[in-house]
Amino acid sequence: MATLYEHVFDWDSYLHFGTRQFFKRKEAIYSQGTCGDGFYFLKKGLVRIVSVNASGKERILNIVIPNQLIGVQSLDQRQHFTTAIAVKDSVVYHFPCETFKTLLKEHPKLVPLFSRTVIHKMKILLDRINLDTLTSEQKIALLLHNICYEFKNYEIPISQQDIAGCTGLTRITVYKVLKQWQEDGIIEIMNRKYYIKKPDFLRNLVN
Amino acid sequence: MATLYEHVFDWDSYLHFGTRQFFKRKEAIYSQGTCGDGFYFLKKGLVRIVSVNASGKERILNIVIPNQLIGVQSLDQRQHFTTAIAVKDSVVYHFPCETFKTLLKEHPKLVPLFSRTVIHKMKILLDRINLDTLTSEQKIALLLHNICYEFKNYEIPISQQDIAGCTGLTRITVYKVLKQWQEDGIIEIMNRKYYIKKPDFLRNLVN
DNA sequence: ATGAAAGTGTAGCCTATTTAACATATTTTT
DNA sequence: AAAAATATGTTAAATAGGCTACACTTTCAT
Repeated sequence: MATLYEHVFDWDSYLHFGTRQFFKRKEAIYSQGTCGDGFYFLKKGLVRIVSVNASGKERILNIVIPNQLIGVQSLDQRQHFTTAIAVKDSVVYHFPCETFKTLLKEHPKLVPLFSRTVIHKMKILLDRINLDTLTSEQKIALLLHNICYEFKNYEIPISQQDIAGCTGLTRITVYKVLKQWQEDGIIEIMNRKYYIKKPDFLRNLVN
Repeated sequence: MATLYEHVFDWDSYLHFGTRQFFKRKEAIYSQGTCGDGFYFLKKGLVRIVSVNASGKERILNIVIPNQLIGVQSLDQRQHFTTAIAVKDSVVYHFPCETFKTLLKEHPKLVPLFSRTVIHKMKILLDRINLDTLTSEQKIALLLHNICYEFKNYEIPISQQDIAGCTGLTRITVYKVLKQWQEDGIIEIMNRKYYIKKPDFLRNLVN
């Protein structure tokens, strides 16, 4: 789920230690199950983090906007347990394990920066867990609300299917809720784009 | 959820840098919303990590057994976003931020150890997220299976209500499934303790 | 430019869970 | 040892959300 990013993590001064890489839309930056080496910093673009569970169902875990780390889970060179796919053409900086270890030694300030970033990721995952105690209306409300906050406007840049993938609901349920909200004037649908008219309604739903 | 701990994290040689603390059963080690300083290492006992979402519902996130870190989320001295409660009388070692920073400088080997531990925590959270694409039977099966694996026997040390709290199901649903399994001879219920008779059945359910 | 692929609109049925309600059993507190 | 607080057993009713099915649009690839 796209979640509120309160803090910007200032990695800029360390970027030149990493390797710059370009990924085209729909290209995978890394894939679940493959072994990783280190992590990536998203400089530009948009990346979707998904995870496939044992029964083969896919869930969107997070939509990452620039200035965030991705793939931290394989810092220890184990298997990635998620897949990262570029939603737009993206620019990332790759930091292999060894590079990062050296960096840490020379720049102790990186330690708190890194741990803050990782902890933030944990918070995102936790938010996802709490999501499933909510009703479907609440799930969607929370999601849209967060997305707006994050992208800083009231235009929703993701599709019905994405909302389904993010919340774990079916597309049909998402459609039903959205349609109801449209009738109630809470959102406006114009050629398949959604605009939030009454953000307060969403906020109240979630509390 | 109680999740499989494949690796033991060897913190023993660093414990004497932390402060030993004792917690009685039902006592909180830290509470959601309060500000934390550093993290804890669970030496002895059993700790339950819970999280309360916006609508006030409580979820059990994890049952921590000894030799694990807890409360890592407030390494950066921000608010805890979970609560840790001792299920049995427990012994923990507390590492405040400053202590840990100093430690890191002097013992660079701690960096990979620490990040492995944290990444492992993320994996646990992710497993929890994937849990909710499953049917209720599968959820319970996975939970029981993991608990057995972890505690290394086929006696289930948690209550129906705990199972409900862990899976996000209602107690009634849990009761129904358990009753059905009892009739099918998959588990045995003896004065409110559950014993798994056919572990393979559970394993197959989850795949 | 055109066919294929992906996304959306909509209806109806169906069942797995939730909610509510209450009795009973067990554990904890004083 | 009694009272209070928790946990469990059980049923019945209400419903939310899932699955199926299909027509229609829009977007993408070549």
